[in-house]
Amino acid sequence: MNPEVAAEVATTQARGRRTRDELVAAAAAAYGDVGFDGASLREIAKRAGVTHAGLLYHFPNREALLAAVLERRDELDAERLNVQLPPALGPLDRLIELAAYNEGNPSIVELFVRLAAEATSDPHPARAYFRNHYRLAREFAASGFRQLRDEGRLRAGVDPDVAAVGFIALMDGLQVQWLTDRSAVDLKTALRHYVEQMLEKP
Amino acid sequence: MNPEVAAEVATTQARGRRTRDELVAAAAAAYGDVGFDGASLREIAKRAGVTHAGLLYHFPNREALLAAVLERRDELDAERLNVQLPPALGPLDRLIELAAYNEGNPSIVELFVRLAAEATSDPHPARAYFRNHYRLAREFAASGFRQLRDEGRLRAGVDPDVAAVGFIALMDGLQVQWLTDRSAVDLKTALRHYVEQMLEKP
DNA sequence: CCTACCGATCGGTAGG
DNA sequence: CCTACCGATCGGTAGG
Repeated sequence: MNPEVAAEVATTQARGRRTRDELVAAAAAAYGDVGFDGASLREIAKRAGVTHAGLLYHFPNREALLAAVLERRDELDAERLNVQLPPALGPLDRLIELAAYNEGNPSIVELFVRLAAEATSDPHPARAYFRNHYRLAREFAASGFRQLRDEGRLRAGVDPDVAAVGFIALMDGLQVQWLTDRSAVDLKTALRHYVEQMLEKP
Repeated sequence: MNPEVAAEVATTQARGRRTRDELVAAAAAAYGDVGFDGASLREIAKRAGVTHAGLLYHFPNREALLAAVLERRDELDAERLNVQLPPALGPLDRLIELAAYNEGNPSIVELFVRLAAEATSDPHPARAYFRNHYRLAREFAASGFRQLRDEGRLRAGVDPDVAAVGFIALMDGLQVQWLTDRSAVDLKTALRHYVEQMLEKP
């Protein structure tokens, strides 16, 4: 292959990757607006500037696109949780900061709330993803409560694992109420209030 | 109208009411399985033993059926919360008992989780219902925390309104995790743990 | 990547 | 309540 042809292949592949990324972003936005069940390939493709057959050139079927969206979301979450926050912050503070960040991005919150609800049905393609996601989230929160216990700050009678299940559930449930009525709920206040009540006074 | 004709009309109306009730129950079950967006009139009608055009004889359109389902759910909830429990129980204990009861009826939990998530999108026909539902639920829980405060049992620094938002959010979030992985969550334990941490030791 | 198509299914209506 | 139909939309495929 001569250099000119090689360069042409490279730019063609780069354009392909860009289209693929745009399709993933468009799908995430569409799932957030109307859910996975409600978002058609035609609607997603139109948002990315291609036909729905063009979408299926990049992803073999509907489920493969969903898998790519969830993968991308995990990448972004990991970046936000581990990289973009001060290293001194504990797990619980990191989760609270993530919730506060999401308050500025309702479409991300909608994406997660809608997909999690749809995935509770048995044969849903995202069910395994969410089971694993919740397991990891609970473990992350539990590590935060264990850390507090080891520092002698946890209130007597508080079980780190039960408190962790509650913390993750609280995040989810607050998001639903917040989406339904933005003025009725303040995510950060409610999450901090929860953590404070799990602590020994001072 | 002679007596025989009157009796005939009465039984015809009774059969109509029975079919209507069966359609509402079938719709509730279908929404629980696949959500409002996923449940077709043909599927709901088949579960009730009529055609989808027969369904539309009883309900003018798709939204009217949804409204009837939500109305019926409120009736059943009110009955369970106010009638079927010991009169001495406070609001929070009543809500915990309701959650425990629902553990035996996953389809009811799915109905609520799926519809609440779908209704977060702006023009959804159930959006107003859920905004009002959450408002009432928060007020009911807040009355429970205020009651505890008046008895001198609430922990210093606990805000009854913030605690109430958290309690309702916790119920919802626990249900999502529980539906996703039944073995990972115990609703009653988590809810009791939450209320206990809002109390002064003894 | 597109045009053009497939069978299937949707909510709703006409007419009885 | 049903039969029979309507226009619209769906996910996916053929062929280029």
